[in-house]
Amino acid sequence: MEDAKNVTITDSEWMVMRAIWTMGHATSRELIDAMNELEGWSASTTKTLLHRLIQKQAVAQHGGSRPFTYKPVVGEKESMAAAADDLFDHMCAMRAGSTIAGVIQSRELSRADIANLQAILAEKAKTAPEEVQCNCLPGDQTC
Amino acid sequence: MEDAKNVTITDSEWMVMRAIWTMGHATSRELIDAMNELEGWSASTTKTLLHRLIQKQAVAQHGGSRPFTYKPVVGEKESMAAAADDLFDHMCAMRAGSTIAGVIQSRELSRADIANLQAILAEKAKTAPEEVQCNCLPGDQTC
DNA sequence: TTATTGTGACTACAGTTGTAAACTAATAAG
DNA sequence: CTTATTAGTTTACAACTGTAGTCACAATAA
Repeated sequence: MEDAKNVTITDSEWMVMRAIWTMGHATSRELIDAMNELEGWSASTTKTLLHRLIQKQAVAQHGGSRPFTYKPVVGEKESMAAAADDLFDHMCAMRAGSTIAGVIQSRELSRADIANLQAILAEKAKTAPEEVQCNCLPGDQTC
Repeated sequence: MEDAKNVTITDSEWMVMRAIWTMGHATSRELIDAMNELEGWSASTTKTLLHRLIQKQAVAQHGGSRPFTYKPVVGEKESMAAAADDLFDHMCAMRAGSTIAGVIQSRELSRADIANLQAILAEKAKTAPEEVQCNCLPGDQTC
């Protein structure tokens, strides 16, 4: 099967993806306008980004006739999860907890989000280890 | 005052920072060896990265004589928080909750970490809004 | 004091990213 | 049909990254 996953979406591309995800599907005109308003980008810039996203198979062109429609191929949730995992993979495992704490504190979360997180944590508490090891260097250290 | 903050640390540089943070301070030899073992990098690569980190003022050279000692200028916690914030800033605010949920599920957390997160959530629940708005496009949408 | 070596500084170079102009092909207007 | 307009494709180009070689100088051994 084709491997449409696993491609890195850059920061600017991410902006375009957000628009496409939110709109569900869009024409290049709609995207160009949105990106111009949001980021002040020229039409060319949005076109280029859209193109790169198509090459990366993060977005697909639909409708045979000329004003094509663009739709996301990769899901927003999955992409965000991948990006977040990628970030935490580069950090010391020992520090993940406090980093997550910081994120939670600085973000707006709905009641439902919070309830969900609480449920997950309650479950996770059952099997949580006393300590998490630092994995920054070969050999056990504590950073 | 000098602005030592606010510089972007790239992925490879991050690896070096992790080593320095964990060691507390290190000579280039120690770092070169660690990076060689961890990532298989040549000595030159580590030297270059170290240099770039010095230029970015993320690391400082200490001790006047030749085998210098390198120490972190930016803290690990702050850097991680900045990186995480940066990531979430590029995502739809509406999706932050589920992304955090994914991260929590996929990471190892200590009992203390979990207790801390629970405390933060309990506090946050008091003032949590019913809904978080999507901030991907101008004008309210729901993505 | 000179030869050797470890360490730091400078140079290199291809690939990626951000940003956009120019060109071409399709469609709509006259 | 010819022209003007729009949408899509190619090309551009500087800055940044990942990766590493080479050069110069300080420290040490002979």
